[in-house]
Amino acid sequence: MSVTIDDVAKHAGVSTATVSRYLNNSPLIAKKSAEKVQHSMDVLNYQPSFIARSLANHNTSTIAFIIDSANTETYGNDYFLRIQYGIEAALGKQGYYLLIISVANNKTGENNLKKLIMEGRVEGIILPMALAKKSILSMLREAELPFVVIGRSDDKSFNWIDLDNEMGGLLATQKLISGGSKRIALFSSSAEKSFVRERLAGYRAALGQAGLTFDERFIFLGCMNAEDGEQAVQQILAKQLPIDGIVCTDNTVAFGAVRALTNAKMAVPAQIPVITFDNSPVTELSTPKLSVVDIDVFQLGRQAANILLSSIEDTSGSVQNSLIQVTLVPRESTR
Amino acid sequence: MSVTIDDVAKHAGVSTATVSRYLNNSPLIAKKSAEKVQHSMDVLNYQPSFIARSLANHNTSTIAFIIDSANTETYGNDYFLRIQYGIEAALGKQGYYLLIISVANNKTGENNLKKLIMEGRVEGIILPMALAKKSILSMLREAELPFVVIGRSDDKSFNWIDLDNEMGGLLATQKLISGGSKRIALFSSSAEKSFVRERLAGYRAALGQAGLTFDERFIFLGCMNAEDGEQAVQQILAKQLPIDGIVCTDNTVAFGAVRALTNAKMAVPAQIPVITFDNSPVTELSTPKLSVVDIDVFQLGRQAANILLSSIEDTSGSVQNSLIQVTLVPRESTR
DNA sequence: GTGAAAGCGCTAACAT
DNA sequence: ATGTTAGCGCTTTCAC
Repeated sequence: MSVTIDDVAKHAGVSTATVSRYLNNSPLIAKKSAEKVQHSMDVLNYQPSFIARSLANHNTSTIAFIIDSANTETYGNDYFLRIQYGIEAALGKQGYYLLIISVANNKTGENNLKKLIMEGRVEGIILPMALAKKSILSMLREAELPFVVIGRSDDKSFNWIDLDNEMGGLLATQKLISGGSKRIALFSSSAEKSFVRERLAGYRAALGQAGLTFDERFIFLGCMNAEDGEQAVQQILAKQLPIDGIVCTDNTVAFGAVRALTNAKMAVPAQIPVITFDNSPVTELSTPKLSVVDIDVFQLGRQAANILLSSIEDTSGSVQNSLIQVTLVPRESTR
Repeated sequence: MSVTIDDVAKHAGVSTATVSRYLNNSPLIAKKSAEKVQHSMDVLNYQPSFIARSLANHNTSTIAFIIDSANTETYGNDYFLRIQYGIEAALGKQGYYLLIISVANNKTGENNLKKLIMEGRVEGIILPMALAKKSILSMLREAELPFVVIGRSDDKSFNWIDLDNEMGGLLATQKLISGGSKRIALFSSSAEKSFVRERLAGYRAALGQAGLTFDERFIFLGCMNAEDGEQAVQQILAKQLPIDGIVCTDNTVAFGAVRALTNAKMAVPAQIPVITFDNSPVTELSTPKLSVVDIDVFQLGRQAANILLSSIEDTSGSVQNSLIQVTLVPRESTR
């Protein structure tokens, strides 16, 4: 097949042990030998077998990022990719490899995951909260495989990390309040999604802090796209709700809302400021350009990887839970 | 450490060979033994070590997808993710794993790639054309590692696959021509990008087929975003170029163009139809909604993986080059 | 500082 | 049909 450590040893006139020592930067090796080995490696174009190394070492330098194949659309495609890039960036620096697996959130998927966990081919796992069920968690613990979950949880017994969505809701709402808004609507998708509930919680907190009362009628759920945003605005107009500001949790929804407001001759932001989440290209296409709470998903991935790596190194079993900061990016749709 | 094949063999009262045979679905094994082994595996919660298996087997069931870390933004983030999902979908079905590596397009990156190629941890590689340099290709050949390149090339000596961008340019332009357009502008980004050149070639071909003459003045390069699209329209108006149709190669550029036309009281599509590429959410946000040539990037990844898998199985060394079909999605911005 | 040899967990002749 | 045993390519004691 290909050139092995034996070939190198023979060529260099040393034993395989010496070659191995050189490979692993062992301090106790004569300069002469080191040079001979390096030379032979160059001549033979040798590269150690990753697999053989892993077997002898019990170390694969690989971690897996699990993707929920059903939920890839949850936040839009970009969300996962940006997480992944963040993970990759952090891993690459440390010489770790990234294995990607998309599993269905069902029995088959669980079996695939179980296999991965027990096969011993990865040193750690990053997985979405949707997949962090009891059965999976106990498997991971049994296998003593370090892991970090992407998503927020009340359970602080394992590593997790998430965007600070609640803070995001708070910042967005505060921005409108500080601009003078007092009756702020919220356009959002399903409350079944945890990030929606968290942003909603931040919204309520901001209202509370400002002494404003929460009004059920101002909450519009089920807004998934631009059309939904437009319709919500039309409902507001039809019912003559005295809205003077809108927080959206999705860019395209905000885009639709602004369009509908403009068509109805309601000036944005003069009469009704609008703010949304996630600094995507869409925000710049709207007229006026959308103010947003930016969420740093790349950083989310990067941090997740760093937490994982540190819990691979550090076997003390300490647990980390963290929330990635969000930042306000004011543009033209707010005052 | 964890439970091994020996433990299972002992528990079941058979030899490791028998367990191994059971694991590999060998036909020559007694039902009784099979049952005993399965039972012991269940009791002990055994899962074969992937690494040990790979070493004995010379097979890792893993392929790598290389990402050009500099060029992740080339087509926007989505592009790579959708390719990746396509790859994943095809691999998962065949029980292959996906390793993701982003390498810089420089000496360091090349070394990382070399290491990956020679380490023997993957059975094949999918890489972007930008990384398919002579040095890399010869490494891959030397290592006898199957690979497929994403991108079009004149060199047909290796597997490659791409979107049929030329056909896309042709379809887009033909659509406008069939709607009556005769002086069609092209808004595009840099001609250094191969997909731009290909779409341009399709554009020219369509003009030629229709007996229309190519006019240098109608070509606007360097359009990267909505603002650029607007400016290109403004130039057209300022120079009073007799344009009666626009082909864009980017969604946001098209969005800007339509907006500028509308502001200038030029009706889209009545006076100037506009068509663009890639069926992204942005196309639905424009007023009127953008007609597009849809490019099936998921399919691109899927096919790339299938080609790779077949060339892993089939060692005859036959080479495949293919172009993924594009489809016209007419909406409101064309007649 | 270096080499011989056992071992990592599995597969695959070969023998029975 | 099943067991014995020699690898797969590397690391790591242990002895020199």
